[in-house]
Amino acid sequence: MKNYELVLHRVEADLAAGRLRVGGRLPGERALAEQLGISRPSVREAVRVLEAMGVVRTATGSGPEAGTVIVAEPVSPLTAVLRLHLATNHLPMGDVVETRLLLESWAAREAAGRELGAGELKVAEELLDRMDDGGLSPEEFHLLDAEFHVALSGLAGNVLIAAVMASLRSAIHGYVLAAVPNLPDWEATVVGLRAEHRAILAAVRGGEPERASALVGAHIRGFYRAAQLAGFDSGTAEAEDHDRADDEVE
Amino acid sequence: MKNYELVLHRVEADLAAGRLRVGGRLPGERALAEQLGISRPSVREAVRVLEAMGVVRTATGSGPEAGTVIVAEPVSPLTAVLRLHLATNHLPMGDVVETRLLLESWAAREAAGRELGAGELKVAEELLDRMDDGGLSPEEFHLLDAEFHVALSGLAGNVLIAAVMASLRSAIHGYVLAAVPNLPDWEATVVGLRAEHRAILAAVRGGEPERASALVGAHIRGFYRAAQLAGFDSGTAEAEDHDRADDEVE
DNA sequence: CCTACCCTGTGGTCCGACCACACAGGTAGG
DNA sequence: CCTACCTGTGTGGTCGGACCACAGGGTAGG
Repeated sequence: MKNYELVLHRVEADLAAGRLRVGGRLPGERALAEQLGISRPSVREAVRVLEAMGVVRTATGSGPEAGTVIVAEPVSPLTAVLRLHLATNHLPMGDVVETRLLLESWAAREAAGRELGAGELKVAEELLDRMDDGGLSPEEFHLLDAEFHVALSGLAGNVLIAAVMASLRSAIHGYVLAAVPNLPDWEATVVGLRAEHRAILAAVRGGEPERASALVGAHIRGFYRAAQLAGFDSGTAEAEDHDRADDEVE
Repeated sequence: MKNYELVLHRVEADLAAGRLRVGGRLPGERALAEQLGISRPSVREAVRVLEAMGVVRTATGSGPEAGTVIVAEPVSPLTAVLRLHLATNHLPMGDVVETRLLLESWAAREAAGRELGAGELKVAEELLDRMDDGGLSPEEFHLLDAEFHVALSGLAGNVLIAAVMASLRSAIHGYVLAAVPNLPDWEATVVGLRAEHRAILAAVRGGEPERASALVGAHIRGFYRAAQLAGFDSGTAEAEDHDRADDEVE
């Protein structure tokens, strides 16, 4: 058992037992080191891992905002994991797109079947309004696009799926942007995307689960096909010297 | 920009550019520190993060297995993230179960619609055979059960979804086990689960996507209902002083 | 009463050292 | 000649201590 794992287990146990709560603070690194009988560098390695996992946030100085604070931020670690494994080429882009398709079409169906509160759709609508601006660059447009899709997924009311969706979008942001030049006509694409977004939102608002789900599916498939991004008709960036069954379960 | 992030970006860039490949090795910590003009502790923090993300594996000694080698292991980091955020009570168990339901029923549908190779079903079948052993403890049985479900999800051919599934199962393993005493009759439950597993596998083998998907859905729902685990008819362990919309996007 | 300063505690970084480990190659023994 | 040992060397693992930058709060001075 490595020393820094002592800290991880300690923190997880304290969280599960309620001794640590979101918003609370971890003991100082020096104090933690002494409590566990290990050195400060070991504690720091553990804190780094917790930070990377989105469980704590560190800040220098003093006051309530400083120190090592417990947070609950699952999106950034998921994004980081996806990005890194995408970079290793052992995670085919096609699989990511397929996952996105599954999650989003489910979320749209679910959202359309729920009783949505007054302001819940407002965020998504405002995003669409902002996307009507003709002066947006592809990057700006796509950022709003991603936000809209994430917001839509959030309407299904499942924080895990919403977090995974947000991570997927962040992780593939760069790839999508790089594929924009593949589009035959950016302006025409934007016009189409706007209309599709409006239609999706209308189906969700109108309580048409199957229609919402189908529209989302077509919307996503259509874009990836137009951008010739990996996924549906061509191979992906995966290398040829290994197949996709190479990630062993621990 | 913190110093350890220099290492993270360096490694990600090297991976994306192909300068680092799975199976290769990172320079030694001392060498890396000198190359980037930072200290060894900073390098070590970065290596720890990469290790936690499943991108590298460290080992002492010498030889090809020692040192910091690049791997592609997305399951353990996803598991760790889920476990930790489950521990914070900001990730409702019900959402996890709902996600599992979505992914598994999709995977079963997809697997049943694919042309499966000769040995692909063999692993799952052997797991079922081993689960026929009457002397298994609840924990042993559930481990095999989880393996079966993960193997089944793997048949859909999407490494990301398979990894997420494996992570979900690992993360909730403890919770499921703790719920076993809630079952009215363990022996009867086991008999039922065995039959359901066989039926699911038969539907997959027989190429009946909708049937396979429906069976998986019923199988999962049934178990969680019987074990009275969070999810479908009762609230979860989430606290009352916050709703589920509290994870802000970064 | 208000303001400016300094004290204190936090994480961020670094250095240098030592340990445990595992392989490689030399070396002594058969 | 072959085998077994055994020491050398490079790896990560750990440690203690030191200094820095930062931010807040208490305090002395106006």
